[in-house]
Amino acid sequence: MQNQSNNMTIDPVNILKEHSLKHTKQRIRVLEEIALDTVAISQPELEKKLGKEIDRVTLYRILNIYEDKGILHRIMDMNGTANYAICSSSCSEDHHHDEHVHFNCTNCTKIYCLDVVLPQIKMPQGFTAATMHTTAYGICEKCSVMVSK
Amino acid sequence: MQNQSNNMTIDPVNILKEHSLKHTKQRIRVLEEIALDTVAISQPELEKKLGKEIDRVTLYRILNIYEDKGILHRIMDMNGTANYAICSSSCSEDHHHDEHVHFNCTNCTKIYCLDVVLPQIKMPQGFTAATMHTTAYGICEKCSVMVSK
DNA sequence: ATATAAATGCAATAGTATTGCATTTATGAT
DNA sequence: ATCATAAATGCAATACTATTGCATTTATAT
Ligand SMILES: [Mn+2]
Ligand SMILES: [Mn+2]
Ligand SMILES: [Zn+2]
Ligand SMILES: [Zn+2]
Repeated sequence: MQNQSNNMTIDPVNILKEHSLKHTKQRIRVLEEIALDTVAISQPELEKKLGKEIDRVTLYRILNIYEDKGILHRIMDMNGTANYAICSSSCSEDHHHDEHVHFNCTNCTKIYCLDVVLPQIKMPQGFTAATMHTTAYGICEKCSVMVSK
Repeated sequence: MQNQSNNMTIDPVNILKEHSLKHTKQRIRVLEEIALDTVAISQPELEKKLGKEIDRVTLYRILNIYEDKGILHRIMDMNGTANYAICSSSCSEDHHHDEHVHFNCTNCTKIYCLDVVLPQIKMPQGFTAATMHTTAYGICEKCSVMVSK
């Protein structure tokens, strides 16, 4: 198991407390939903699942505040849609530390957070990189099994 | 000069011929505009510059066909908006070969194509990567000069 | 229990991108 | 040079993603 496993001990209420956020049922539901799967989930998917319980705008606001606070990190896919995954515990309001590689399956479109850190890359003279984002595109574990059948 | 320099010998009509595309004034204008600068240009910027001469929809269609044909490559920025740059000469309809690193300035938002190739990264068991996209975020050459003044 | 600030829901609006169809244009054949 | 044809364009409509303003509801501290 090389890709990041889901944190089974995720406790939405506690996360909200730690970041001094009011714990509303909407905020708790979003965290519950995202914690369900090990792969990142897109805003459209979240809206499909939660749209009956939570207003679109509220969902956007919750996702934004979770990103700001370092609770979730956002991964853009090839189509420019936002995907979200739980941050590593070291992320804070000031700075994210999610410098792992992502894998975007071109078959099922799922985005995996891999336990692979990016090697240091030397920037040209004058360019100062603060963060790097790397996404690999290809066929994921599950899809390659399906194809081979 | 570490970042990729603009190809001064760019000839829109010839590029269209090479890809057996009809050479319309709209298609030529798009190539001319993108060839003007060494940094990638976003769809909104292109629309601002060409919106009077070219219909929005036509612009989208031209950008899509240029990407399909391997004439341009598309780089998504943090906000999910498309940016375009001329492809290396080895790109074709079947496959892009633009595996260089991009630099997205968080100050001026410009996206640079760097002459930096991505080191090979080992994927976890079961995951097969066909392509990799890497973007560094930070302060670019020009902006760091400005800040230091 | 109550006051207060914050979060939510709803309507409106903005930004990005695609589809359908009538009209125009580029290109090859005559 | 003219014409026929398929392709490209422009325009209207539509879809999808995201944000803003404001009235109402809710969480939390007192
Ligand atoms: Mn991740
Ligand atoms: Mn590039
Ligand atoms: Zn897959
Ligand atoms: Zn800059």
